[in-house]
Order: sequence, then C-alpha cells, then structure tokens
Amino acid sequence: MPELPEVETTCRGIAPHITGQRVSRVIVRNPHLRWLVTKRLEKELTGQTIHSVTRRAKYLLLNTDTGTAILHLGMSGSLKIITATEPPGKHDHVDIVFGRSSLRLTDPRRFGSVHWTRRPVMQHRLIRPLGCEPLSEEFNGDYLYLRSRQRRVAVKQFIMNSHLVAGIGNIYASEALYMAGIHPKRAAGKISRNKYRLLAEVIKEVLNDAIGQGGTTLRDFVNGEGKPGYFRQHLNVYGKAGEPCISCRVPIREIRQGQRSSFYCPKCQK
DNA sequence: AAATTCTCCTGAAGGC
DNA sequence: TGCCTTCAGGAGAATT
Repeated sequence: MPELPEVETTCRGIAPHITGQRVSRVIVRNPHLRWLVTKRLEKELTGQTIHSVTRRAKYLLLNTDTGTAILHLGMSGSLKIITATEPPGKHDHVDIVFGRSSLRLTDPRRFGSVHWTRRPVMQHRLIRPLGCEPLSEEFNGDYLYLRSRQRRVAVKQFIMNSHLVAGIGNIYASEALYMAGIHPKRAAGKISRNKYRLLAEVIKEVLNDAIGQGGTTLRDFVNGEGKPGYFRQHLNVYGKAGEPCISCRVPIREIRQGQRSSFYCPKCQK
C-alpha cells in the first residue's frame, strides 16, 4: 500500500525521466480504475509537455501548460519508467508514452485513478478539499490542538481525516501514536496541546525517515527497479499483535477503528 | 457539522 | 496444479 513516502519517492523517481518530455501517446488498456478513465485524458494529454511533477497528499500531479494529470496509486498501484516496447502485463492499465520510453501504471486491485483537468489543479474536486501537508510548517501541534477542540472522534481517526491533514496512512498513524504515547481511542478533543506538539513531531519524523530510505531506491527508476517498494521501516507496533512491546514487553494489541486495524501498546499508550 | 458506514477490487492467507 | 471464505486497505460518497 503506497503511503505518502512511497508516493513522494515515486514522484522524485519519475520526475527526472519525464520532466520536459512530450507525451506522444496515451494508452489506456483498462479504463476501469476506481473511476472510469475518460477519453479526455488521452485526447488532451497527448502532445503536451510535462513541465513538472509534483505531489499533493498521495496524488501525483503531472503538470502541463494546458492541464494536469492527477494520478493516485490506490493501495496496490505503482509507476515505473519502461522502454516503450516493453510488453504489458495483466495489470498494466495505463501507459503515458514519451517517444521511446513510457510511464506505466500497474495496479492489480484498481483502487488507483487517473484524472485530467484543465482548470487549476488546486480547484479540482479531489484536491480542493484536502487538508494541509503533514510535512509542511502549517502542520504542527497547535494546528492539531486547535482543530480538535470539542471533537469526540478517536485521535487515530482524527489524524487520518484527509480534510484535516492529508496523507497520514494507517500504518504511520499507528506508529506515530505509539511514538507519542497516545492511545488510539483517546478522544481527539481531550488531548493536550503538548501531546499534540509531540504527535506532530513524530508524524514528521516517521514520514521523513521513510522518505529518506526511499531516497536510496531512486538511482534507477527505469526497467524493473522502477518501484520504490515498501520501505523496510522498522515498525514498532503495526502488524505486531501479540508481540511484546519493544519498550515494556507487554503484548501489542490490535483493535478495529472504522473498518481499519490499529495496533498499540496498552501500557505505553494512554 | 460531525461521525459513521459503505464501496470499489483481487492477491494472499487460512481452513477443510 | 484444490476450493472456498475471509480479509486488507485509500478515501470519496452516502448516510445517519
């Protein structure tokens, strides 16, 4: 499942290969992604030159003079740069061709998406409602504290609300709460300003560490080595139900919050 | 407004 | 080449 660090790594990995390149062709083999990929993408992206590749939350933006392609990797998607003659596999749904090379979207579960918009991309319906970037200065303890007052939702669901802060995935939410010593079910509105300051810090720390590791995979984003892969982030709690807490040896617990698994240490997190 | 539930899909894992 | 059930998960949409 591509989390924000994987998307950022992908962004940095593909950017040098496609920036300044002109799209010679767009091949949509299967338009049935999360949303139906429209013909407008092929029609309007073809012939355009990518002038920059940026990221907003977990969306990748291929910016051109006439519009923006908005890509999301869902939970099983990946992008890589290939030779345009590379035969497609079963789950290779979209190729954006740049002469002799292509950007290929592979996505077995098809939770990903590709949109095209002519309007300023920040006004797009998928982008506009997003909260701040977790790695920005705007995102800090005070931001969390102020917006959580009177809120009864569990803190884990609170920090995973993309309208508040965009791109903290399920894994890093559990990890950050562990690092901050906060129980995932604590009501968001009952957490102190200081605790939120710590939480915001560890969120940035865990995301930056993962991006740092991703940096080592950027060398060759072409052919095979394309995927950043999933970081060998040493996880303290995620997926470790029953295993002893690294700090106090008490077994890690797993609970469900909003159809999503959460992991925590019952002794270290209050 | 806030909170909760539903939904898309398929590879992997587990039970028998 | 075993078959069937269950589950995970991003996040927008629908519902309460």
